[in-house]
This record gives sequence, C-alpha cells and structure tokens, in this order.
Amino acid sequence: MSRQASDVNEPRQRDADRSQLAILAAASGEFAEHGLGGARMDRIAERAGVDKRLIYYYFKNKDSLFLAALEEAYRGIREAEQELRLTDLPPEAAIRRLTEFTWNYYLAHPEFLTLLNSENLHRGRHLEQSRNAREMNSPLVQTLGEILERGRTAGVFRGGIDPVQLYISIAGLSYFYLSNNHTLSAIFGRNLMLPKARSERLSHICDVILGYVLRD
Amino acid sequence: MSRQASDVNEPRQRDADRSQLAILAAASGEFAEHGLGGARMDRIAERAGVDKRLIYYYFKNKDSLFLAALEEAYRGIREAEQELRLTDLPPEAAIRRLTEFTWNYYLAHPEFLTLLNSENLHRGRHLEQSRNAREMNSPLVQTLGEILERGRTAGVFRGGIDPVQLYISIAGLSYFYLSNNHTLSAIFGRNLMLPKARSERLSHICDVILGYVLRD
DNA sequence: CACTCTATTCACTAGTTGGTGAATTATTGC
DNA sequence: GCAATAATTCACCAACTAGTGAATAGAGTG
Repeated sequence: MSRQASDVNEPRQRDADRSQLAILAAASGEFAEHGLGGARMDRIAERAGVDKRLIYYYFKNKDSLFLAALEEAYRGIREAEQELRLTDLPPEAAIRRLTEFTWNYYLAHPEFLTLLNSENLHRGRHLEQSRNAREMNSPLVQTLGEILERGRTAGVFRGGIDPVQLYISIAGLSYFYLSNNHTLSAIFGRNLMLPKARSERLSHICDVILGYVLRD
Repeated sequence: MSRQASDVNEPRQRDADRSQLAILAAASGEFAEHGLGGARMDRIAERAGVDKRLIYYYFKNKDSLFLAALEEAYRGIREAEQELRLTDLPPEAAIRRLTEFTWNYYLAHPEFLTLLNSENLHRGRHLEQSRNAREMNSPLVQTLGEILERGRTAGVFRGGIDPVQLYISIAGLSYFYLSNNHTLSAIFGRNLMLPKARSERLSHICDVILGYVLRD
C-alpha cells in the first residue's frame, strides 16, 4: 500500500499498512458473522485494535469497507484457484480437483459464503461499483472452458457444456450445503457437519458433477 | 387463529386475524429485503398498516417475529410440494417434476431464499427453538425415498442414493443460482436473470439431476 | 345499557450507531 | 533539528431503534 515494511523487526508505533490490514481482517470477520446490517463499526475497531476514527480515515464509510472486504475475499479464492494449475491436469482430474477444491475452500473459509450472501441480500450494489470484479473472475471461466474443450476433443466429456453453468453447479452443490447447514440440519434432524456426513457430501458432489460431464 | 371471519364482507374496524396476518406478511417482506439485522420494526408496522405496539402485542419481540415468518415460509413451500402428488407419478417424471417445481418456487418466492440465508447467518438459532420444524419437513424426505426406491426396483434409477443428499442437490442447484444471482451476474459479466438464461439454467439443472439418478 | 375483555393507539425512553471536527503525536524529507 | 505530512486519538452528536407503560376505544355478552 503506502510504505514498505522495514526489514528490522523493531516494534513500530505507527504502521499504516498494518492498520489497514487489521481493519480489513476485522471487517471481514464482523461482516461475515453479523451481515452488513448487523455489523458494528465500533466492534470492527475493537477487533482490529484500532480507534474507530481510523476506519473512516482509511475506508470512507461502512459500505466502502464492505466492498473492500468483499474484493479481498474474491481475491483470496481466485488466487487459490490459480494455484491449482488445472491446465496441467487431464480433463477429468482437473474437474475433480476443482470440485474438491471448491468444497474444501468453502469449508475452510465460511466467511466467504456469508460475505457473498450479504452482498446478494443487498442486490449486489457494492460489487456493481467495483470495476475489477469481472476481470478478477474471468480467468476461471476461461480455464474451465479450456478443460471442457480438451475433454470433449479427447472423447471423454460430453459436448455443449457451458462453463459458467458448470461452475455455478460445482459451486452451488457445495455452497448450499455449507451455507445453509444450520437450517438443513434442523429440518432434516441430522448434523450435516459431522466428519462422516461431510465426506459423504463431497463424494456425492463428485458423483453428480463427474456423472454430468463424462460421456456415457 | 382467534376468531372466525364472518361470511359477510362488512369492513370491520377491528380484526385480530387480519392484523396478525398483515404483520406476518410485512415482516416476511422486511426481513427478506433487509435481513434480520437490517429489518426495522417501525418499517414493519408501517408496511402492515398497523401501530408498532401491536407487533409486540401479538409477537413478543423481533426474534419471535422472525421465527414466525420463517415457519410460515417453510409451511408455504412444503404445502406446495405436497400438492405435487409425486407418488402418483413414474419415478423419472417425479424427480423431474420436483426439480422443476423447486426452481419455479424459488423463482416466485425470493423471500424464502433470503429468509433462510438470514437464519443461517444466525446459525439457525431461531429454528432451533421451533419444535415443529423437523416434522414439517420430514414427509418430503420420505416421499423422495419412496420415489428412489420405486425407481431402483424398476431398474431405471441407480441404487444407493441418499434422499437427503439428493434433495440438497436439487435445491442447491437452483438456490445458489437464484440467491447469488447478483454477484454471479457481476463477476461473470452476464445477466443471469434474463428469460433465456433462466430457461437454460433450468434445463441444465434437470440434465445434471436426471443424469445422476438415472441408471446408465 | 353497562360491563368486560380484547384490540389498538399514543407518548416516551434508554441505549445505540454511523459518522465527524479538531487536536495530537509520530515519521519523514530536507 | 525543523517543518510538513501522515497516522492516530478524543470528545461528541444527531438520528435512530427495539421495546414499554398506560390510556383508549370497539365488540361481544348478559
């Protein structure tokens, strides 16, 4: 951001970068736990160990802070996805890996799910103002398209699959289970977060997705 | 609730039933639009055309009101599902019908989705206190189990399908697309709510689900 | 018609809540 | 070492917000 961290580890009193990062992390947690409406600026300040005024100094207001947290969340998952190196894998392995990764990432980052839910509750009005939202996410669709094309020409995948539809399905099968696990566990009377239930879910998802893309 | 409506249509000044229903409907809308934290009791009163005090008279407090709205939402979808008469249909047609119904119901009742999202944000703490949540939803799992069994013995479905997993997948494929349509539309740079996109989605979902349940 | 109960309204508050003006201190460039 | 600038703190507020006490007015009953 503004200044480079010095290589010596002397405890600095002032550190713009660290403050901003602390605020962003605190905001992520707070927004994820309480939603945009339920999040409290005072609480974010406290969590970040920073005076509340500083939040407004670096991030204009609550909505801008929310957008910053949201963009950071997308950056996180897309960065992790890039590291999968799906283009180096055979088509079927690539799809399986993406599916498993998506499940595991959501599982490890529940704040990503609730952040997205909040943004959708507000009709995507924050993301609308973000100019780098689309370009941050388009590589994924392109990679997926290439995998599908490779699979099709190799004769292992069926043709005519829309990469966007497929990605939404891969994501949705994990997302819904994890995001709604409390209501689902309640209405079905069984704890869906037990290790056994979770592994059964992942294998079910893989069955569904691979059963769809693979040529019969 | 407390009193029967008279069969004549004279405009009554006082009507406990009508007030409660109006409050519940207004609460549903308000909670769905703003979430639990963002919902305003004053606004609910205004939407219901009722003094705010009346809300507390009939529904203790905000949380109880939210639970009431939530239970009402579940009652709505489960009631509609019962009317599908899935047990009268051949297995494949039944699954297709349930899948299409789920999509269409979510599409027509977006408040159902956001209400559930809110409840999950709050870790299902309202639904936990509801003692009729499970029994309201169990018939669906039973029906689905019967359909799967019929399909399997008829040789058209594969075996070993968990009805809960399948229902979560059927629901999830529609839910995620519709609930997160704003962020998805933004990051993929294409309007997912256009009629063409919607019909493509439904047909994709049917392909995925039926491709999974049908024996190869 | 009076009486009782229920439905509804009115006035009010204690505690928040997002946001800000202005002072203050550390850091950095000169 | 001295300005200038950036980072941080402090005190404060107007608008809200869930919730309540108490008064009031219909509706059914005898």
